[in-house]
Amino acid sequence: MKTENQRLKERLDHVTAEYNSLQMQVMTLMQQQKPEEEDEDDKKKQEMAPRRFMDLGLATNGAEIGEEASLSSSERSKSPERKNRSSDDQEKNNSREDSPSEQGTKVPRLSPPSPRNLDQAAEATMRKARVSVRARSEAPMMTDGCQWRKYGQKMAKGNPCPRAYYRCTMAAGCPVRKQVQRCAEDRTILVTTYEGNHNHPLPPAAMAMAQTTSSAARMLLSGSMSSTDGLMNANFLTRTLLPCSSSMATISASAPFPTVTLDLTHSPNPLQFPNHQNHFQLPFPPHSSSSPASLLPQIFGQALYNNQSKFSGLQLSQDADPSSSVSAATAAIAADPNFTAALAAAITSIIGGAQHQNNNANTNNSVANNANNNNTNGSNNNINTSNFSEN
DNA sequence: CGGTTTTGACCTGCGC
DNA sequence: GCGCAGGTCAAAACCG
Repeated sequence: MKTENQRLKERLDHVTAEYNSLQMQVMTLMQQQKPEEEDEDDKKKQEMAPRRFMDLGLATNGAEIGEEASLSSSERSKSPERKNRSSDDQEKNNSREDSPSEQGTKVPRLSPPSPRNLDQAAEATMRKARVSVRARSEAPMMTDGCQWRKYGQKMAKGNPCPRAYYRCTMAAGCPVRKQVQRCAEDRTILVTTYEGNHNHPLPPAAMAMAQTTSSAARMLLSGSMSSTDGLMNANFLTRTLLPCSSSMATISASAPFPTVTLDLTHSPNPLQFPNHQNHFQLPFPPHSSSSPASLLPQIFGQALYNNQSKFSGLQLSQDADPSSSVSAATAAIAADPNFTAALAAAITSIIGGAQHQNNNANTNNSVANNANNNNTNGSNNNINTSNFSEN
C-alpha cells in the first residue's frame, strides 16, 4: 500500500513535470502572440470605439468578464431569499429602464448595426455567448474540473432526452451555468453548453475552461461584426488548431445565443447539423501548411492536465509531423470525455488569440480559402468511442 | 445534518 | 392577448 502510494506519487511528479514543461511552451507561445494582440487591440480601440469596452474587459481577465454583467437584471433580482417577488419585479423593471442594454441580456439581438446598437449587441453577446461541446460519452456529464449543482431539468421540444441545468458551486454567486443534453439523433453524443465566466479562482484542472466563454465571446463578437469576419476567424481557427482533426468548430452568431460549437464527435459529414443553417460549417482540413504545430502542445497541455494518469507517457514533439504523431495521440486520448472537455476548453481559449492573429494576417485568406478548405476531408483522426471512460 | 437532486410550479420572452 | 417553450425557483426527497 505504502509503496503503491509512493509509486503513484512518483508518477504524479513525473506527469506534473511534463505538464509544467508543456505549460512553459504554452506561455512562450502566448507571449509570442501577445504583442500582436496588443497591437490589434490598440488598432481596434482607435478604429472601433464602440468595441472598446470589450478590449478593456477582456484585457483584464477573461474569467472576470461579465461577472456583474452576466448576472442579468432578472438574475440579480432573484436573490436566494426571494421573499417579495413584486418588489423584485419592480427592481427588475427599474434596472431595465436604467440600463437599456440590460434588456437584451436574455436574448441578444444582433440588429442592424448602428453604433449604439452595435454597442448593445456586443455587450449582450459578451454576456450570453456560449460554448457548446459535442462529445461522445456514456457518462452523464463531462468532468471539467469545476463543481456543479443541478438546479433544473427540462424536456426540450424535439428531443426525448431531458436537458439538465447546472450551476457552478465553487463560489457563491458564480454566474457560470451549463446545460447538458444528449443529442436526439445520436444519444451517445453529449452536448454540454457553457455560459458565463467564473468569478473565483479555479483549480488547475478547470483553468482551461475558465477562459472558454470569454474567449468564445470575443471571437463571436468579432465574428458578429461582419459575416466575412466570422468566416475568416473560424477558417483560420480550423486551419490552425486541429489540422489533423476531423472535428468541427461551428460558429453561430445567430439569435438567440451566439454559440461556438466544438464538435468532437469526429463525424466526417459536414452536414451533420442540418438544422443549423446559420452556422458556418467548418470541417478541419487534413493538413495545412499554415497550421502551426506549435499550437498543439498548448491544446494538449491543457487537455493532458486532466488526463495525467492516463497519458503521462505521451510525448509531443513540435518537430514531428503533426499529422502523424499528434493525430495518433489525438485519436488515442480524445476518446475520453474528460479529455474532450479539456480539449474544447483549450481550443476555445486559443480561439481568441488565433482570431487576433488572423486579424493581423492578411485578409486575403478568407472566404475563398474557406471554400477551398470546406470540402477537405481530414478524417485521419478517428476516435474510438468504445474507449470512453465513465469518469 | 448539510449538500445535492428531483420535480412541479412559476416567470419570461417570443411568435402568432 | 394568448399559448408555447425555455429557463429558473424552491420545497421535498435523497444521500453520504
